[in-house]
Amino acid sequence: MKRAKADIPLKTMERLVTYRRLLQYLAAEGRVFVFSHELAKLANNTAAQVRRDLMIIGHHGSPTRGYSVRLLTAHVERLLADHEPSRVALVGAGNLGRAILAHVGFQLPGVTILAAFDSDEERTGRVIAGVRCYPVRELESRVVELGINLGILAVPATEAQEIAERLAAVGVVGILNFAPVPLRLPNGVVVDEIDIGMKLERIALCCQ
Amino acid sequence: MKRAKADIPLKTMERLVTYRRLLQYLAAEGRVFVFSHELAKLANNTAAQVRRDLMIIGHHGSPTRGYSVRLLTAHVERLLADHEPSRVALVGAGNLGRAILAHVGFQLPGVTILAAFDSDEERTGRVIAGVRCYPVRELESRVVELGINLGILAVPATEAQEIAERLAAVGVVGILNFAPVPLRLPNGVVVDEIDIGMKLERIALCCQ
DNA sequence: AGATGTATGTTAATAATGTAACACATTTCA
DNA sequence: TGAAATGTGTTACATTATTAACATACATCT
Repeated sequence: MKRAKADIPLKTMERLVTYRRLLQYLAAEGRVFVFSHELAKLANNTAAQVRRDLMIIGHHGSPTRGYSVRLLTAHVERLLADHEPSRVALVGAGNLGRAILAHVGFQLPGVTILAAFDSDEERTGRVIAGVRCYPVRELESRVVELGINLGILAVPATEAQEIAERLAAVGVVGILNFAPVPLRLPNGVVVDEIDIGMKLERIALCCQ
Repeated sequence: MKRAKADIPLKTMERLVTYRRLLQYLAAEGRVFVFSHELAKLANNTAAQVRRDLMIIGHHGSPTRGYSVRLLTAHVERLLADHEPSRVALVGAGNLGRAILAHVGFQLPGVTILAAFDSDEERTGRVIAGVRCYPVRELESRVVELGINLGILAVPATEAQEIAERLAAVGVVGILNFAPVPLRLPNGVVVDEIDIGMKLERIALCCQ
């Protein structure tokens, strides 16, 4: 009997997202098989962790050859792909916002970036990396119209809280925040911060 | 007797970095005291965890008022600041690189960004957000000259591996990688990836 | 064909985290 | 002044996550 998705712990699911990405790279390189310790190195964890995760999802590899990149990809994808793709808006089309669009592309597995917003009228109306940029005063109406449920904040720190509240008010349930300021939002909203400075400080700590 | 740094687990030290940052924000807002459950909310963990961490470092707060932002900041800073500031170079002065410089600023506690590098001669020679930009062919000599030990990679995916190897070859011990590709480096080098696409996918997963 | 080496699948042990509980200190309010 | 309310400091416990260990299976090589 196949293990239901509900039985898979969230941490494992999150690592599966990582594995999927890594497997894509490996496939692109033409790799056919991969060992648990190789995946572990790439994912910054341990071989035991990888094997345990794959055990949890009921995937089996071959001793001496490892895991088939193709089969494992298919298996992981099947587990991750059973929800509708999230619909994402980016707010703030400055250097960082444009870099994010260019870097990420507008099409990811499970995620589609549908709109960008900016307060600077010079940046609106055009299409950046495949994503149309609207004036920020249309935020609420466009979010509703396009069925956006996730937001990326690439605005100055001073505006982050306000924009976040406006997004949450029209039904956005998850926010990825690049502004170096903590957001205070109602409990229903999932917030993930990317604080580059803090990341650096933590690496500095490890390397001391 | 004061608890020695060696007794503090790494996980706690990492959270201290987060607390320090949050305390700075609170101080900037004019907050004088903070409760464990407030810090917990901002740090995305629990009040018990905060109290435990502060217990470990031997910090004491006041019942009914919580912790003095100023005193706690000083205490945390004393623990974190006992190593030389890390010396950082940014490679890739495109949209993302410039955004990082502008966002982070070049001065962080424990971290100083001393140089930027780019292959485009148009971007070199000038100063971006307080950081001088050198041509990438001078990478090795400048890294040695400036005593750089940490690198930020904001280059296209195709170049990331090569640049990372060049950095590692001249003694860089930690790399923060924004390129959406996993790096393979000798074991001595600490690598932290910021894969924006993957972050999005993970939020999408939580909100499903 | 048999021995050897290696990586898997799984279980056991360890570590980390979350939850609950409660005595005590401090402020507030009557 | 004294009682009520609240949050700390601490311990104990439950739960979860990570690491280590090891028997088993599969290829390879002689």
